[in-house]
Amino acid sequence: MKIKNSRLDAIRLILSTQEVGSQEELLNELAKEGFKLTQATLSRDLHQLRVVKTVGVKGRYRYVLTRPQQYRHEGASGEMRPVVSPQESVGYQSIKFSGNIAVIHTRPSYASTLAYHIDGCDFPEIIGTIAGDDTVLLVMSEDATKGAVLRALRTIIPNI
Amino acid sequence: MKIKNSRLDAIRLILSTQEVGSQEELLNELAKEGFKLTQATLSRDLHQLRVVKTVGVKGRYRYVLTRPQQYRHEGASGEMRPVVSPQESVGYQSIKFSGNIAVIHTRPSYASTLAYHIDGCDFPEIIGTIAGDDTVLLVMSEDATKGAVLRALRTIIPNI
DNA sequence: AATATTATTGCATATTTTTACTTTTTGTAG
DNA sequence: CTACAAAAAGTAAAAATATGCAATAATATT
Repeated sequence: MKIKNSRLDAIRLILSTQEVGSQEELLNELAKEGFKLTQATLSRDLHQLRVVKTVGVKGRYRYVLTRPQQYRHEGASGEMRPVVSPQESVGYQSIKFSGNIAVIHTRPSYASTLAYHIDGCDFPEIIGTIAGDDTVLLVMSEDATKGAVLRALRTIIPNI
Repeated sequence: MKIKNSRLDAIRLILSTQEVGSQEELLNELAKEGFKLTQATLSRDLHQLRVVKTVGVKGRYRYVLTRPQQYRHEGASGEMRPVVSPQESVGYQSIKFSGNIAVIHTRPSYASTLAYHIDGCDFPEIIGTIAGDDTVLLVMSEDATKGAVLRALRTIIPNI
């Protein structure tokens, strides 16, 4: 959906530039940009974007983006691809799962950089990582599936 | 006051060990611990703790702690100071469990010190640790519970 | 192209969360 | 101990948010 995607972008933009305390408010901002939708749809959008309502500086509630949203662009064949610098993914070599643990092999010395990126994304599917020189040990959430973890990692390592 | 503080602690403990999707649910958990309060009060507690409602792994809503709050008290000049000495809190920031693994996040560079302390205690609930820069990966004994591990760790990290 | 499948949305409503107001509890100073 | 002030908690109602269902639009399949 073209409309939905640009609307999600608009939401990201608004939330990262101004303080929004309720969905109603956000709805108004979106209206100014020409987006016409109901609160119900907005609720679903926010759910999908994993936006959270926190407590701002003056004790006011505020909606904020959580994980760093990856900007994407349209690939040659029309599909959407993450925009990731090659440096970030070159190190990756393989991933294997066992129970709630995944082991990622990288090129020598790339492990800690990769782990750093993974940690930074705060994926709910991943509770933490430890890096050696060419190995990242990754602990999955109890209820996460391999698929979910792979999907999360794909935002960092497109060709995983 | 006394009651409120221990209740806030209980909330922190519950939220860091189990998935809670609504205030109603959390209220039940608190009741199990002997805390009797209304949902309105809980809403205020959560606001004060800056707890946020996010979207968990399976798309379900979930309440989570944001930044682990530092315990503070009023200093001589009226400003607020952390109560625990850096040594005591050893950079601790958060702990998460998955299966027989716990992942402890610390401030940068604190992980190995913390792991060293944990290892030194020879807790029967913990068979070993590995530390990165800001992450300690902890392997639990087969028969240890999350609660038992937390209780053990509390001797090192009072405000865990 | 026609049909089946899936995704998106609005509407209405249920659920959840916040808040204004009041009462109770707690701490403090006389 | 009593009175006062401040903090905490309950009550009830408002506000905000989530969701089941049905309609519609987009996408895929034959």
